[in-house]
Amino acid sequence: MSKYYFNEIEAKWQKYWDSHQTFAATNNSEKPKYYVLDMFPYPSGAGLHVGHPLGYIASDIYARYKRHKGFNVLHPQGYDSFGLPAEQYAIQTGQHPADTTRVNIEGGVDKQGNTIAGYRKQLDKIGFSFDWSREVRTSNPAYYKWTQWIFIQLFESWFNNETLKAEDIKTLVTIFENYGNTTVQAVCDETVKVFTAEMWQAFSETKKQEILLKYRLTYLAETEVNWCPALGTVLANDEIVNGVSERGGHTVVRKKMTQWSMRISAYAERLLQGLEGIDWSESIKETQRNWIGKSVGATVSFEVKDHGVKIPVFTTRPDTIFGVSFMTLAPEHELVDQLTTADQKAEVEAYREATSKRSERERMADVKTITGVFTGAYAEHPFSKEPIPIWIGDYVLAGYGTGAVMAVPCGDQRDWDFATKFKIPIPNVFEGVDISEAAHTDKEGTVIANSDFLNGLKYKKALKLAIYELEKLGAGKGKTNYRLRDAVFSRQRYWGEPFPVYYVDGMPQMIAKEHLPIRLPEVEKYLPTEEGEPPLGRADVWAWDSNANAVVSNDLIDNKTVFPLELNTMPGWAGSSWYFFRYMDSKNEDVFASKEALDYWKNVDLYIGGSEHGTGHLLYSRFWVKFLHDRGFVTVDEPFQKMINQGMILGTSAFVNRIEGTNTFVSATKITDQSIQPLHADVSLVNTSDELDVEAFRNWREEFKNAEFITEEDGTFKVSREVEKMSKSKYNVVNPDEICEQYGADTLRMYEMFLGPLEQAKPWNTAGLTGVHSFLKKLWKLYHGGENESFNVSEENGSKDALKTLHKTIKKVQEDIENFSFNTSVSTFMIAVNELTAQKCNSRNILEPLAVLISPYAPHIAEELWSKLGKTESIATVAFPVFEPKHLVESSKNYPISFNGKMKFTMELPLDLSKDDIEAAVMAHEKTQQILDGRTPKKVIVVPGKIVNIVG
RNA sequence: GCUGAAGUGGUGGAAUUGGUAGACACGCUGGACUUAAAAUCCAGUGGGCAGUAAUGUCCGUACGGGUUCAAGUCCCGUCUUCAGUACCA
Repeated sequence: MSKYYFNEIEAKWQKYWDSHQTFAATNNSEKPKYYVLDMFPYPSGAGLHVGHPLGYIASDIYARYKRHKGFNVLHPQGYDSFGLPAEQYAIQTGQHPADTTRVNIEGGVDKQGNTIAGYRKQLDKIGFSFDWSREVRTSNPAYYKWTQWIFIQLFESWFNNETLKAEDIKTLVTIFENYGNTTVQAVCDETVKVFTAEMWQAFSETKKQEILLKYRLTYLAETEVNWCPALGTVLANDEIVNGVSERGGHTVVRKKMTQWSMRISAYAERLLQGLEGIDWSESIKETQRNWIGKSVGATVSFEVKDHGVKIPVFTTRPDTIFGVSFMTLAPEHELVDQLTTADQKAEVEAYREATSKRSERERMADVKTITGVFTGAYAEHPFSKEPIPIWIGDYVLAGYGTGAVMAVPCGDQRDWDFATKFKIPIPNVFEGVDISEAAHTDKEGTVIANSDFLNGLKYKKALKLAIYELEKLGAGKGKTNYRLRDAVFSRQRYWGEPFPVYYVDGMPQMIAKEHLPIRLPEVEKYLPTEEGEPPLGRADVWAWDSNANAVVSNDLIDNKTVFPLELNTMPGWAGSSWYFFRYMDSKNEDVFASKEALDYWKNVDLYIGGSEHGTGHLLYSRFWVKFLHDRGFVTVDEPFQKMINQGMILGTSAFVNRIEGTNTFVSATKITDQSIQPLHADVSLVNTSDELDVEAFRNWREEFKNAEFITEEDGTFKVSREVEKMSKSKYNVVNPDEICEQYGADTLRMYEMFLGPLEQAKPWNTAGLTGVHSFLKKLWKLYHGGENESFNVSEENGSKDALKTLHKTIKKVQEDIENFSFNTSVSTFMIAVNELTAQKCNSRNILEPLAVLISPYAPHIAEELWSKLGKTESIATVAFPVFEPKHLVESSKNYPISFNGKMKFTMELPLDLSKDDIEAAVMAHEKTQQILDGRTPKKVIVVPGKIVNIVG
């Protein structure tokens, strides 16, 4: 037994880790804690490709490193197992999503006869140090019991704007009983009317509940939602990209529906502020800042002449209030009908009709066309009392601010364009600025003019004074506006968490905690009902018996003791917004995680995942954590202290080039001027030299059976290559299982890291694997220099050179891991092994620490070598080697000698030489004299220990 | 348009504070071993020019300037690519 039999070694240690529970974390330990988390996967039927484990490998290296550094490491894994693909598959095949999900995770054969490896087996093959004893699946009732519980907590809470915290709804009821809602600073719907304590006490129970619903952090309300007819469900803002659904690219329309919403907007400011204290990439923070979209300014109310109504607007530039020459309302604005004069009615109606037909997408794509119509009505300027014409225009969005703007054409380009198009005057309120060609949007350094009491003031002072005067007049006040909208929380789907909600007289009632979970009912079909109700409308046993506290048959509904249950389910992000807490205590049946576990593990120290969740998962998780914090359930205020976003691994697609209109294929280098059509060929049919296995290709598809091939001279057929996203449809998917089979998991792990910087997108190229693989073989050989390549380690201490190699490797690898620069450590290991091989080093005092150094990257081979070194315990928690600088101390330096900044030759000189001595030695060198060729240098720069530069 | 990241050999990439550009690999070329292939090992490999060769020499980090004894690295401007975002008042 001498060769590097990676298959045997890897299977052996994976079994060992599993049976010894090597990576199980304990919830109490003398060691400091460290929590390393991956974004958990959605277990799709397609399985893993080599792009998926990239982040997991990086986090695994870090987790293993931290164990070597003496930390109690929590490194769990689980599945985000509710979601659309399983449901779509269920609709197509009739299989229960729970069954297909289980097969996708655990492996097996599905009802279609497809063999599925299963995520768990695929992950296990790569040798991750996950603590699987804490696994969670969001679709397990034991898990979603707590998702339902958190929903109830949100329902039972309101947001106090004075303390900027969520509080128990009971405290709000007490306030209402004593003071009504006249004094309380609470986040609520704008439709809430003022009431006194007496009025509150006189309200019916239903009325009270109706009012409270407008204050709760999750609430049921008729809102305008994004309805996707193709998916048959509503979507949240972050699930829509460019006006179409993120999944499938289907059209999305606006529709009024009664839906559950999350009052995330209450947390806008705290979500913004919280970004300051966390270590995330600037780009992701910026994405969140943009999404929250804070803008500071003022609301100004414009009185409409002869109507007795006011139009509130939001503006960031109250300093330009004297530049207002018109107002624009969104076409959907609720006052439009009321304000439009008889003369303008026809035109306004036609315009509204036309804009409502334009899809969201058209409106966005077509920014340049300026459209609008005059309503015939006039508002009054709050200061000058001048009449201001009121227009409608679709550049004003109903969903932002108040859906109306005060137009200042001299200071806003869109207003300027609108005014120019419709020949509306453009009064100039800036001193010495030309606005004949474009609006003047700069704030700094601009002085206000033609503006009564604001004349001569700069932006900041004018802003403050304008707000002050508006407030004095009662026509406006300072206001901060956020773009962030409340998140719709209902989905008309089957495969999601059911709400723990039933309805009494149309009012939602929460089911008590003791009766959770409310399990998904069985249905025949996973489609909406004929009446357009969500799939749960098909369930026969979906009613709540409030006496028996049980889900019972719909036949029993009497609306006295048995009531209908909610038919919607929760969105995909519900379960993923808190899963990181469940790992801390995943089996607890009494609480979502015990106080002890929460206090010990606190939050995630390192989170690794893709950046595509910037406005979804990462924002919702922060919101839920802040909420749980406010209500005293957790001590932390942010879920993820540090985050790294791994880049995508791209596929290298292979194309066979077919001559247009024929069944003849041309090898890539033989293409001349034929018009050719490149077709994707499966990358598994192509070897690393870009040669196609022609026979396999013929058999791949019926249509290629009789294809002709114009080959190279040597009879091979070359494909052309292109880098694209890795995807099944492009036939460029590389399966990690095959790599593990052929080269081993350690090779896969190191190669994925070797590809390039973790955060960068980079193409996969299977050919490069052999470099890393032969490195591992060389590493193996270093320990097997005995007869017949037997294991042979000497007890004699390593040479000075070997110690130097070892310690510079320790230093570099430690720095690299801490900087998440894993690609450079792989080359450092290669250099170390090359050097030690050249030195013929086989000393225990070098090879032992070397095995520990490499174990985070290539844990299987490290364990095997460690046991061969005579150790009986796993290498996993052995202390990381300590860097000793003394081994790197040099007595001399090979100085680069440059002339005018260009290196010409090098010269070995002792490091303790003085500047003058170095200069003298260099000048005395024959090459120096040769290069100078008799000239006298103007200057000689000597940087001891670095460089010598001769100028002249 | 705005925001963020990035442009280095045939390819992936290295150069952490300005100090020997191209580490480490892949690929390619030549050689050793072999009946042969695979595997393994050795040597070479940024480009141009000169030379049998050792070597010499010039050019080179997207482009154009600048600072400096010295710039892939710092400053100013331009271009390109990728990602996110978009009529946000």
